[in-house]
Amino acid sequence: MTRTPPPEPRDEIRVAVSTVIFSLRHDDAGELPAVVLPLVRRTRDPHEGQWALPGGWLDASENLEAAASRTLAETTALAPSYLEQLYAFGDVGRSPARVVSIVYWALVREDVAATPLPADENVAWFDAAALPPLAFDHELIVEYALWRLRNKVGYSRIAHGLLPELFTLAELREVYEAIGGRRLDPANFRRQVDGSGTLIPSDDFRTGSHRPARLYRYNHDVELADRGPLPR
Amino acid sequence: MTRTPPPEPRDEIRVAVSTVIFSLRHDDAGELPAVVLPLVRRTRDPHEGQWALPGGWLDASENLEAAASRTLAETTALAPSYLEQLYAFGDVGRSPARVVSIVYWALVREDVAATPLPADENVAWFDAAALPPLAFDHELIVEYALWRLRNKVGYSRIAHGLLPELFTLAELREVYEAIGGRRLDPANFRRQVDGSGTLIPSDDFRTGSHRPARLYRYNHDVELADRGPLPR
DNA sequence: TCAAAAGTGTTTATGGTACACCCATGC
DNA sequence: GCATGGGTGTACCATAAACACTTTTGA
Repeated sequence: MTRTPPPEPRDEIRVAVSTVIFSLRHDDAGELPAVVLPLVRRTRDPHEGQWALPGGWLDASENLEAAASRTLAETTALAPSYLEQLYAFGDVGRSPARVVSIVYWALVREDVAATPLPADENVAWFDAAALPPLAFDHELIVEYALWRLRNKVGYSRIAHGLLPELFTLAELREVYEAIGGRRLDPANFRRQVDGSGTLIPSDDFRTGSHRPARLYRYNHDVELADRGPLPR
Repeated sequence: MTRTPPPEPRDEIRVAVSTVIFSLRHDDAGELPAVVLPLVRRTRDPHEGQWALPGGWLDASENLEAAASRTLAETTALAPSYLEQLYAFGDVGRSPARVVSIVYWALVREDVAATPLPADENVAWFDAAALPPLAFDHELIVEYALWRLRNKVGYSRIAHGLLPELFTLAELREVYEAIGGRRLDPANFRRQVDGSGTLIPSDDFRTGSHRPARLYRYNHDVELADRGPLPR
């Protein structure tokens, strides 16, 4: 890209793509759902046996985002509802070989995440608040992705990426509460979201407990927040 | 980084590092300063003769940020007062060869930027609002970097990266005005910044015109906003 | 003494938060 | 009926914007 001659292939800088995938899991009724993410167990050195982020090598003929989707599908069989580049990690010492990892982060709806993972003991969901030791610098990466998730949910409307097509305001609020780690006032939450024009009320209601709650869908007309410089 | 075998070097994905460097330039007195950035003219194909962002190939033995600093110094002899990773660009078609560019963005103080560039007709400063056609996808990159600059100046305290050690509130305000593209109320600006605790008043004043203005310095105790997941 | 920039005070609008209250349904 | 979550109304508080005003210098 510049005026110096290109490096010979023997420089051996390799490019990998990994993804931090977030979803929610309701375990204890009455409690806030937990933020969970899938990890894969490494079956070879380095760090054999340790848990790591799903990912793989970048193929010379595919774009970065395509590589993230592909490796994510190969290792976890998941299709994300939101995918955004997180950061490029390339410190010299982060792996025995010189690897630059382009890391993405993604959201998966809870009902999608609930479908069983591949019959593979080497893929599993973990509570983001109780992760095992991770390979490479993946703990740092997950920590940063969590920071970004919490940050972005504050100023954008990505929370619906964790919900099905139709959802109640209480369910949407629960997503914000789970990510933010604190309860929100239902009254104020309602006003804020329907003042923002991001939700379209449907004519259906969720019944089953007490007063039925109106179901909403996300208004795709309002632009999702910044997903990077790429054309959308 | 994963369970598939590493690719052979003949895959030929190369990693470059480029930097979008911002500074300010006062041209017309009374007018807002312009946002300017240095470009280098390409001396070889592809895109020979076109202007491009300063950068170079990533060396196998250096970190990404170090490579950004190095290539930036080699091509422009500039030392930035702020440096942060912007985005990884890696689309297949963005260059004849497969190149993944880790792009950084940087701030340079105006007095530093005023020192003459290397005696090289192939490096020059341009007004960000009137750029020539750029090589590769560098126009997209600059556009995104400008968006990030404007965004970040709104919620962080990086503006001082464009100013010398001591500066008046009017000078600091001018930075915000130049980046934001609109005038700000001096009274409200004053209250906002000294309410934030980011400035330390000095005992010196800038004289020369009318009533002298107190000089301030930046308070390095208050943490700069997010520069990424790396330890600082 | 006047122009111009530094710096202060005050009013108003706005958005978030807390919380009291009513509504509709399952049990 | 009554408990519970859905949904509305309203007062309060902090912050931002607008702008009148005073202070201090150079010319």
